[in-house]
Amino acid sequence: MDPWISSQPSLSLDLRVGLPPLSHHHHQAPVAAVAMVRPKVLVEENFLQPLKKDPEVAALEAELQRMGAENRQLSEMLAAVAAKYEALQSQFSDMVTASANGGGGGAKHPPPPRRAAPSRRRGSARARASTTPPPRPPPPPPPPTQQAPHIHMMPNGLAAASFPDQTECTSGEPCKRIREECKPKISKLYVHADPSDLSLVVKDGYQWRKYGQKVTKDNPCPRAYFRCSFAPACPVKKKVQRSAEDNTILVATRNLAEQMAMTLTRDPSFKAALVTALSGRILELSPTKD
DNA sequence: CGGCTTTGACCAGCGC
DNA sequence: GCGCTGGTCAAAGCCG
Repeated sequence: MDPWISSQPSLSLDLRVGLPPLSHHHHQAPVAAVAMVRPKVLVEENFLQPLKKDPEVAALEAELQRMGAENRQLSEMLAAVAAKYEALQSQFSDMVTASANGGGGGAKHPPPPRRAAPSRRRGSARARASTTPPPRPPPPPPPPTQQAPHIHMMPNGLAAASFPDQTECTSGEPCKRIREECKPKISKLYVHADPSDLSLVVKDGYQWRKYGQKVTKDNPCPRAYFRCSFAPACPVKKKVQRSAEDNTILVATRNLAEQMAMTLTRDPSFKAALVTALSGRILELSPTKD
């Protein structure tokens, strides 16, 4: 709930856009619900009523009220989605745990990574690419805490597994390269897909541009390479390949995506810019706009 | 016309 | 050093 809106004096004009009625006729409504929904400061509304309002002000107040109601509705929807998400995540974690403990109790997905060791990855700098500046290095990842993947459900029904340590960084192994390869935070996404659909497109909400496809040794299905097309300098990439065990499952390996998202959401200036852009867009789309 | 996909070529890391 | 392999480039073609 937007604290700014809730802190505003009551501007209730009894607009009920997309909301259930505020139960002025509360013959069946539970008392507690009525107490929660009914605005507290109706006196102020009466106080404002005798004033001759500027039509423009009235329109703005109406718009504000409408947006407040919409905000409330969206908040309720968000809460419901979040609750459902938590339940699904818990259920999925239980399934994964049971599958890992039981040693193949029939659960078919998500399949385990074929190899614990990472693919051979070389440095991003290419001799040929000397004309263009290299992408900014990723921010330092959090210290590795566990080897097991952290699997979580996505709101759109996808299953994701984060691998804080994609490589076997055993303690005491004096391998600088291995430590280098431990740096990128890679997450895996398992998507159920129609086997007849030959495209390797995973609708995960991001904007990708395919830049390559390759048949790899360990999988007869080709692997597609995507990079983020949201911004030209965005370093986020992903690989998508059908699972060798179950070709109805697409495995998307995403590099830096979560990190970038986290970095952005923690950036106050980004938040401010986002709020500005969104509020401007909302006003732009407002039906009461002249 | 701009953005995207396709696809063969190229490059570099790694194992032998 | 050589071959294999994964990752990337870039030209060509397609599409809205």
